[in-house]
Parts: sequence; C-alpha cells; structure tokens
Amino acid sequence: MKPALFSVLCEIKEKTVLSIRGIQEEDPPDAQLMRLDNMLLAEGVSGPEKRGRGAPMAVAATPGGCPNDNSIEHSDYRAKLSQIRQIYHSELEKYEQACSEFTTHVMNLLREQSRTRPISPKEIERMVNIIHGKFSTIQMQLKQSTCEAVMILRSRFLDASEEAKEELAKKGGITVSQVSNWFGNKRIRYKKNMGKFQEEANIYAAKTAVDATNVVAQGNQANSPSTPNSASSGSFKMTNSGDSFINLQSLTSYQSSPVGGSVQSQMDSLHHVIHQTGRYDTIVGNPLYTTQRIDANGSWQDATTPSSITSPAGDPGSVHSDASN
DNA sequence: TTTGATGATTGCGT
DNA sequence: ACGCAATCATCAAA
Repeated sequence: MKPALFSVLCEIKEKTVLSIRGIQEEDPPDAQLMRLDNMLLAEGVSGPEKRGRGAPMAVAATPGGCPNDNSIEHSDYRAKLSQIRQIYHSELEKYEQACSEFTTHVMNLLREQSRTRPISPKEIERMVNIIHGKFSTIQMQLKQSTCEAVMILRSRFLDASEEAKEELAKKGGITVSQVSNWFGNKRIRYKKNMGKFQEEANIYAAKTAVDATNVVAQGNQANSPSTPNSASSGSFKMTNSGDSFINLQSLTSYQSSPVGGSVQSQMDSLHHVIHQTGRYDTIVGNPLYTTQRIDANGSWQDATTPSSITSPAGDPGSVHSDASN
C-alpha cells in the first residue's frame, strides 16, 4: 500500500537522484547551492539534455504498463519543462557573460587606476573574487527560481485534477484521500523547507555582503580619492535583462516568497565595488540587477508539489528527505 | 533515547 | 468541499 504508492510516485527518483548524488557540475561553495544543483540535475533542467528525464515525472501518474491516456498533457508538460530548461540555460549563460564582462570592465578600470597609484595583484584578485561571489549569489537565485518553477509545473500536471488523484490511488492501491493527504503534507512541508532555506540563504547573503563591504572599505582606504573617471573606461553594459524570469513565472503562475532584501544587499555591495572602480550609475537600474522580480510577487499561493514526489517518501522503511532539503 | 520523516487527523478560513 | 496549518502517532536511523 504505501510501498505501492512509492513505486507509483517515486521510482524514477530513486534511480536518478541517488545516482546523481555527488556528481555536481561545479564545485559548490555551500550546501544550499549543492542542493539546488542536485535538484536541477534531478529534474533534468541542468546537466546534459536527456530525453525522458524530467518528463517521466509527469508520466509518473500513469507509470509502468499504462500507456498514457493523457499523452497530450504529458507532451504539454514536456514542452513546458523544456521551456523552463531553455530559460534557465539562457539566463545562466547571460549571467556568466555579464560576470565576465563586468570583471573585464573592472579590470580595465583598475588598469587605468594603476597609472595614478600602485595596484597590487592581490587587490585585483580580491576585486575579482568579490565580483564572482556576487554573481554566484545571483545565479543561486536563478537556480532557486527555476527549481520552484519546475515544482509548480509538476504540481499543475500531477495534482491539478481529480482524475490524476484517482489514477494514483488506483495504481497505488490506496484511497484518494490518502493521495490527497500525501500531496497536502508534501505541499506544506515543502513550503516549510523552502522557508528554512530562504532564511539560511538570507543569512548567507547578508554575511557575504558584509564581508564584501568590509573588503571594499579596506580597498577604499588604499584608493586614491580622485579616481579617474575616464571616458575610455566607459560604462559597463549588461547584454541582457534577465526578463525571462517573468516567462518562468507566467509558465506556472507562480508566486514565490520574498527574498528581495538579501538580493538588494548583494546589489549594494556590488555597487560598492563598482563605485570603487569609478562608475556605478550605469549598472544601477539595469534589469539584470533588479532581481526582485524573481521574488517580488508575494507569498506562496498555489499548490506546490515537492520534488520528493519523485523520491522515496512514504515508505516507513525507506524514509528520506525531499530533494529540496 | 533522541531526532527526523511521514501519514493521518482536526480545526479554520474561503 | 477544499486547501492550509498545526498537531499527533508511528517508525527508523543515529
């Protein structure tokens, strides 16, 4: 009965998440980022394109031997997931490009400054590290938003209709109310976990912002007060806006929890860095930095099927945490 | 024994 | 009727 529900809901995750563990694409600076990366990998958003990964989640409603009666929805799900995937990669690329451009910009400014004052390689390195740190944080927001979008999308397709519940109940040999309980518990617990995660992320962001500000403050002491504001250094232009987040949200009509404060602190410290190197006005107001859009929509309002839908979650024998943990 | 995860129940608001 | 949030009971792992 419960194990049956598992096999219906979770079999794929067992094969994927477990095998994915420990295979991060990059070297995650902290556990949260690692979790997000794992989730994105498990959902088939990041990592190599695998046909059939991610999409099977939708098929989970009619698994094994039951060739889809809802193939339309499934292809729809696949299409939307693919859209999310596209947006994610496009945004990620933009961020990386922006990071590299901005780093170059700052390096140029420093080079100019080096004509009027000595600039140590250490100082340059410190600047670059700060910038990269900030962009990493922004990337983390992107990853988080993407994870949430996938969760919502899934919930739309899995939890949207009574038929799906009945199907699940039938397949699992349990009652519809048990399925409802399962989803209900998952929703509330996922939300709670996300809340916790958000808190941690805020603390982390605040801490890095303070660190960066301190570093910059030190740098300012060393800096000449008359920083050359040359035309040649010009203004730093971001090449994109990151507006795709709106698309991500419109995909799922998702409204996430507010975390703007932490992001704002990232921006503030970034501004510090920019200011130190000469100009910051051009970056202010750039859509890329108005990351509040990611999260300025208020609170959760809709069902969010947790990633653990695909993980061993109900079996008393194989209790495990959500992938969102 | 404690802790964490999970399923189920209950009360409340819409 | 439905979903949400709080809570309880149970089980397994630490």
